[in-house]
Amino acid sequence: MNPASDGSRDELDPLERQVVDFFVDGVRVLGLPRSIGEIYGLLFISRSPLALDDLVCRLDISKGSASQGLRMLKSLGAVREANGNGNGERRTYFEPAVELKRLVGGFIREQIRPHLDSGKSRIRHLAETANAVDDPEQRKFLGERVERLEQWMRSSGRVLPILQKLLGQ
Amino acid sequence: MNPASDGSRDELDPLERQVVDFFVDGVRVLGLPRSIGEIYGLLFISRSPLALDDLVCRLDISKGSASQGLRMLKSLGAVREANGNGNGERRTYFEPAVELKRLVGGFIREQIRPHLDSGKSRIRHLAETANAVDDPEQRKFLGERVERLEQWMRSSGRVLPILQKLLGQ
DNA sequence: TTGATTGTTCATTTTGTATTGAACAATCAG
DNA sequence: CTGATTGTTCAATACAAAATGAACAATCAA
Repeated sequence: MNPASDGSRDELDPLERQVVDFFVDGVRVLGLPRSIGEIYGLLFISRSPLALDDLVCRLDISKGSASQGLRMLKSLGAVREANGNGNGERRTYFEPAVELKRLVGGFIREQIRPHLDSGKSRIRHLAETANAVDDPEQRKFLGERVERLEQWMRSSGRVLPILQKLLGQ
Repeated sequence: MNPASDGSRDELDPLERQVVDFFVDGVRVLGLPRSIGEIYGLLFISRSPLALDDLVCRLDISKGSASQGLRMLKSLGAVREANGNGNGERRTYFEPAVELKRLVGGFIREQIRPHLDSGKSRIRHLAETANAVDDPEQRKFLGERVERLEQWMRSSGRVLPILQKLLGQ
């Protein structure tokens, strides 16, 4: 059972701590909040699925953080509900998705694509503004820059699916 | 000349504003500070190189921000000193690097590689800890997870150079 | 229905990081 | 040398984003 008498604050053992810290660092690079790394990390190193309350106790985070963190991880496709334990249990348990392809795919879909798309529309607007400039020299220069941005966008758009494919194995 | 009477607060015109905002948004996705996007954006849309003081006035940011921002952009290979204007000028002017390949290369070198490397060494440490676990079942599970992390690292290491090459054009 | 359990929402608080700005080089002219 | 110009550093501050936690659903049992 839980070694803590009050049921909360069931601390991580050193190995779990290492793994959680590894993921905390990992998600920071991706610009995601620390709690996301903590939650995914603990799920990753746990042999059986965990429920929200487990995360709250083991990681010593609030229910709010755990709830929001799980929601984001679900939207990223990084965790899924475990279907195995249906013996009269009401709460839902989660397990991690461990295929890199899936993780990268979710990140691209949720975090990269939307920005790329909004970027493209901003550039379209920019192109119009640049075209309305009077001075021909200046207009030419701006046209070149806008064209450069469009190049960047095309390259990025081409590269993402390849990235995803390459990370599949 | 400068339309502002006191020499400071030389505001951006609407097109410059659009471009700067575009890059501010862009660098946020990359987890870089806003000022980096502002500085690079203004350089990107300026026909001639700008000095530190120009950035301070036009963007209305502090000298400290401009100095640190330029340093980071230099380390990323995203700006370079303009050599053209050596007519008795003491201050240094900067121009943007506009080749996507170079920008991505710098970002990978400065921001991604270091994390990948530290990640690899963390995993090595993790593997030792996992191997010291008594319970054979548990040790086997941990070994699988560690192996998974090593897979991820290998995939990432393989993909970065390809990414760089593909973005070259 | 009431009470117990599980999970969500969101206004407030906390925390981490970027920005500021004043003090400090460094370099040059006269 | 002094004074002017350009740029850097870093402790203090401001700000944005994350975490909290209490109030609020939602679901089920008895």
